[in-house]
Amino acid sequence: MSLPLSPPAYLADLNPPQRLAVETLDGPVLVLAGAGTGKTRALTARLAHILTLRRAFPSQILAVTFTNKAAREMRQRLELLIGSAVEGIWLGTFHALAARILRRHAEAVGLKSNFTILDTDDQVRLIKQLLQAENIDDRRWPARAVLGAIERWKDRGLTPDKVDPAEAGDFAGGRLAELYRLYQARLRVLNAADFGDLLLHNLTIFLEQATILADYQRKFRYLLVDEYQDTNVAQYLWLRLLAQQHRNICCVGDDDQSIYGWRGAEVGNILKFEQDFPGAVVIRLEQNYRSTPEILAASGHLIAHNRGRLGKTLWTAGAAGDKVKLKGVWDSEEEARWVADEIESLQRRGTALAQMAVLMRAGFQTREFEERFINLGIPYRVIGGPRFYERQEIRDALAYLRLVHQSDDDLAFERIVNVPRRGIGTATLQLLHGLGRTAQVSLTEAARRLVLGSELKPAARKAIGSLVRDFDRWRAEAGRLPHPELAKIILDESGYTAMWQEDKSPEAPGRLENLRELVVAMAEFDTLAGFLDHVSLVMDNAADAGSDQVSLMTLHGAKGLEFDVVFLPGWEEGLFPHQRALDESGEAGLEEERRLAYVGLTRARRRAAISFAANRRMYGQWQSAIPSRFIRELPAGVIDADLSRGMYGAGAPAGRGTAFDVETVPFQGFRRPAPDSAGRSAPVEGQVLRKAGGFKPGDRVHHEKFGPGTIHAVEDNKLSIYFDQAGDKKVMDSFVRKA
DNA sequence: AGGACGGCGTTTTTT
DNA sequence: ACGCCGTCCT
Repeated sequence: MSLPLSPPAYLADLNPPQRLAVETLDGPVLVLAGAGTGKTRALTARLAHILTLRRAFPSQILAVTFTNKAAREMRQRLELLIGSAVEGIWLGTFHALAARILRRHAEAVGLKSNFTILDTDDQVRLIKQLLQAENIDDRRWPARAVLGAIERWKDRGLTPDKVDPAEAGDFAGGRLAELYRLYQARLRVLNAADFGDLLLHNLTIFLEQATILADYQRKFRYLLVDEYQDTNVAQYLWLRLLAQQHRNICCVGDDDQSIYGWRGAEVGNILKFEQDFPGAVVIRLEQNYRSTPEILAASGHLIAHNRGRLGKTLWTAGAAGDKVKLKGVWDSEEEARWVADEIESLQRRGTALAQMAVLMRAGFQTREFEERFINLGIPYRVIGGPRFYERQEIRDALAYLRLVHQSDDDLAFERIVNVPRRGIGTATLQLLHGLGRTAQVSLTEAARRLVLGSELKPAARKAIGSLVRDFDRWRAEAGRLPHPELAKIILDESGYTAMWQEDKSPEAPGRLENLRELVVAMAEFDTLAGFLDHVSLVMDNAADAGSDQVSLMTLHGAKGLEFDVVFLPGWEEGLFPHQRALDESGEAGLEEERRLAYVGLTRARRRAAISFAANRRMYGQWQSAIPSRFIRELPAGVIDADLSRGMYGAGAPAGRGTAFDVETVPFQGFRRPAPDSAGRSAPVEGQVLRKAGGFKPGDRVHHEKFGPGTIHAVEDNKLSIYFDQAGDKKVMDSFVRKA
């Protein structure tokens, strides 16, 4: 095939670095894509380029994302670029792709191909059972915490045999690692895998079965990874193994937007990309197409206070806009009132509600905004509620289907054995468990055997017997009937539908509606297995777009989104940065909080408004608060501060008093935050407040050798500067000039 | 089997 | 302050 004379459409309108990111096909490439720099565009163009040049068949391309939403978007945009041929690409989330591989080689890790993928609820229940069996007090050592530890190990690619038992400390009497081993053993018996296992089992297979690994290494000529800064160690190892043969791996990410360290993400992966993949080309996308210069300046200066960044300086060709608003208020109620008023005023001036968002640190903050919005009749939506498949009735229905599909799934069995009520109580269940354990069989099989014996009371025996027969019948029908049909039959014959029909509670009709929806959703899948995989791995909140509503969500939830107007409430010490982040992770925690602030600010296209309250209700009590240190890290020049109402005046509690003097530049006038609960003063303090030689934190400077950078701390005449290219250095003030 | 009561935790969340 | 979960009692 000959190339067209003019560049193909997908290359048109790309800026030079974007184009480089598209056309640098050979070898490892790291694309550092700042917020709003056209990352997805470059990424999809790159895929289109590979396909157009016929460098690989679609089936030889692996494109990995974190969320289903991102995967969907990439697929759609790729279809727009090249029309068809998107079919064979291995495009999906880490977990979906790993599951696909694992289904093919399940036996290599002792699973059957139809293994069940457990969700968090199942995991917790399983661990509770283990704790009980091991006589470990699950109030002192909550199942959630055990699960958390196990997940962190899995994030790091550690199977039970690789765990250092000492690492667990004296948690659960030093038996945490043992619990991990037991948990894994139990999963195998249940023919089940949790999310972490999908990756972890892949690693085991790759490392133990050289030929399988070699097949995939040969197969995947091009790898593409989105949001690389969010990868954990297991994902990193997975990618590295797969990329070894062709070495054409392109990772896209932004170290400044790494906000998932607490769930195992390793910023280190992106920071050390060049060491991990020698000869890597690093491309920076720095031209921002989203935000005003003011928003970029504010966010850029803020993030410059982090150390160990790869360094990027976003710029825009766009015209100046409004300054970033900064509003101090007396309490969180006034904050909600102010935000609501601003929203109404903006709406009157023509901004759609759907183009406005309130982004907060923690979920509980939404309440006051909701109350206010309801009062004023401002339509809003809260993003990040419970999901469809987390609802009780959906999980019950799925348990029936899971059990039909995979009879070893004891968790599903337990869930529905007495739902609807069949008179099967704890005593019967104990018998089942006992037999299951001694005979090493599943609960389904134990039930089958118990019905033949005489240990059961007649009533229980009848109930169990009929349930066993029902499942046998459903399993037989599974092969013959279309599965939506099968689902309907199961829900009817089991009495599950009837159970909700007879239920008088106000939720019952909605639940029945959800069940109908579930059956409809099934029709889109060829097989029951395909549907179950979809539910576990792919199904997510369908964003009900369309109506004009303000979005309320957490900062985490806002990543990847953009709005014309963004409100950022609650910028107070203790809330943001959150005290627990500081307590648990110290300086690293603070930096992740700062990145969160950066993510929040960079969501805004036209306007951003930061607010903080002097008083906030927390845990039912009014607590006084002081402005977040992040506020002082904003550059005064692009901030429009409205602190005039004196909320830190007369009404403020003695001792904290007037926390700043409105006559001075507010972010430098603040007193240092009070020591935290551990009695420590926040480390950034002192440094930031001191000034020397006319230099102050936040200043942009230029160094002969290191180039441009941003001062983050000043000590006498020694400056700590984050250089855009060279990273963090301490230099004497005489070696730099103001940029 | 279902309600009442007490105790605890209360940052962020995807798959 | 509040809500959720688990237990215990009727």
